[in-house]
Amino acid sequence: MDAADLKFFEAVARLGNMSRAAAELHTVQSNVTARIREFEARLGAPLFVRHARGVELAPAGRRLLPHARRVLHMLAEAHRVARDDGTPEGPLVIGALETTTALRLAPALARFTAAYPAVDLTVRTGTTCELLAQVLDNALEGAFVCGPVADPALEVETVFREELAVFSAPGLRSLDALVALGAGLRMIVLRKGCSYRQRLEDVLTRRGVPAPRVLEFGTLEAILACVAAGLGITLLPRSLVGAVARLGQVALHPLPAGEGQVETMFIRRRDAYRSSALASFLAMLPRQDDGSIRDWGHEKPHAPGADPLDTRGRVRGIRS
Amino acid sequence: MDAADLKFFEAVARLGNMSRAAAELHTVQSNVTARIREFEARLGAPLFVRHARGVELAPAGRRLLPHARRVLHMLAEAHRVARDDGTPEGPLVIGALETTTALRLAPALARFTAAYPAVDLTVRTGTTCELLAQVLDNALEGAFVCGPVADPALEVETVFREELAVFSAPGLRSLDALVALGAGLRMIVLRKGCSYRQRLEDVLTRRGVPAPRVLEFGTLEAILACVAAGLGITLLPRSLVGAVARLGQVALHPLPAGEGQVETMFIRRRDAYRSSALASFLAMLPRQDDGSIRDWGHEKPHAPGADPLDTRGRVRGIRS
DNA sequence: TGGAGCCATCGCTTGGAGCGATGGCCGGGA
DNA sequence: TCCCGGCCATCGCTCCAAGCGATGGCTCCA
Repeated sequence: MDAADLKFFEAVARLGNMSRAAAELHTVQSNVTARIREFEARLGAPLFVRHARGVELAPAGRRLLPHARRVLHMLAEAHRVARDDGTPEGPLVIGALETTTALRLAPALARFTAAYPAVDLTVRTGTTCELLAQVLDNALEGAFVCGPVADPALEVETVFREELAVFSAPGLRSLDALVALGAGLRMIVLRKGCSYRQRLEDVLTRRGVPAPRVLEFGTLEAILACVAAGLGITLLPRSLVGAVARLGQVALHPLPAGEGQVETMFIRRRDAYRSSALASFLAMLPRQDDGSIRDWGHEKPHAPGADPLDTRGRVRGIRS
Repeated sequence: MDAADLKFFEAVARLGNMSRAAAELHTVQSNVTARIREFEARLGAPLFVRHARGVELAPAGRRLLPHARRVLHMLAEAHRVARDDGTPEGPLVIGALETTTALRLAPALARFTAAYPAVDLTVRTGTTCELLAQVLDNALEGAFVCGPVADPALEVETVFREELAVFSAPGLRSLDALVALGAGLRMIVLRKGCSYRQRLEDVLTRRGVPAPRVLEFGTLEAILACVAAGLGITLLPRSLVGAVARLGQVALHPLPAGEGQVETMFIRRRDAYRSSALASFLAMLPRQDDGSIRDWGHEKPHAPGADPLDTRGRVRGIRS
């Protein structure tokens, strides 16, 4: 049982084809065939069943595959661990919600890339569900997701608390006015699995409104544009209006304390290696050490009235 | 990064000496030296610092070692998984408390080895603490320990409930009489880390007796012999008297319900492979599906009066 | 029925793992 | 102080098996 054997095995299993695996492994087909057969002989069990259009996993191969993947991943990890002398460098791939990226990460990212140019940072956005799966699959070193998360394999740390608000066209003066629209409401969401979608449904349900129809857009800008145009409502972090351009064209309806709080957690696999690059990235995040939300994601939070959101709320007099 | 490299590395790190590692790996010293140097070159960091009396781990090596061990373990596991087609065979190494082995496992072991002769079963006995460490270290596939156990890396399942009792020389008629002895008491325990020891201390403390001195013996037989000889008292599962030979020579003092209950749990690493051998072993265990203890570990529990323990308790009239 | 797309097999080449011998270094004991 | 023992590094050599290219055989599908 050799690492190279497992690499050959994994490639063949994934591609279902020895010839293609040979190409991927930069070798020739006869070599792949020979090594797989040799491997099977040493193992004492066939890993593949051969047929005219390629190969298929045999029972033993099906059992082996997940273990092979884990071993290969851990080998790569061991390599990185040995090289990692504490100075952040190399690739760092993390995930985040679209809103978190826009709201909290953007300034940190700029500072981080400036401070650690040797790190190749990648931020992949997705829904909580997608990111969770990718972290568990070791495709991401960690991710910022919408809590709560309860998986014993994951280390979970609350890093931000957001206050959510319902966004609507400017003409609507209060949440109650929205509720009065009833079935005429439309929810505008970022993606299918977006965690805010369920939240919004809950908010409406609690107010006696049945789950409305859904519009889906790919970017926050598009969503806010549609909200401004009166196509529907959305639920987003309240402080987001400070970070996007649609200010003044949407109305914001805060939610009561219990309903509108959402926590952003950073999750990572407990058993995965915590690279120096990741450690330094997390160290650079702006933390909120108490539960209250004083900083709404802007650089100068203590100037009263400077927060466009706060002003807006008061001027319009919108309170739910 | 090859599995063979890691095996060489691990052996050298463990033995602190390339020549001895060469002997263990059935090769020559020059070969070990060359491969380690080659490995370091590929890695780009020195793994060892050489000195006159051998080698020592360098920082990179210290970081790599635990990962190397994990990878090597997982490789071996992958091998077993691929071979394991569902018919129990090969080595099965589990741990258990001495008392659990004597009391619960012995009959199951006999049946198991008869039913699955292809399995090489090893039962290592130790204290809860020792067994826990060995399970976490992957030295055991699982172990029967004294609960409660709270480690997120472990899967815990309650398999037996025992009723504990204090054992003393026959002359002592009740727990209160024992307590009256005060500082003259001696605890006889199986091993230093034995989980019953703390229990017994608690029992005595609650009755106002300070922690007495301790005698330690290697076998249950020796302990009961000493108890019979009046050297001291011990705390053991009540049903144990049915399984050992000292019957009639010791007095048994049951404990009140809250104090005398102890649960035996089977623990195993969540992330470890659950072999067919282990699965079939666990399936063969006599389960107690409700909390009450009807079966005291004997094969015919429902014959009243046939239980020597029960008889004994009544004849002697010992009740705490 | 022929061809495309597979995998298996064979003979050949060659890189590198492993071997044995030797050298150099260091520390402890005479 | 010197020598010896124990250790790692290096070198030249052998040889195995990984890898290559060519070929053959099989099974679908057009």
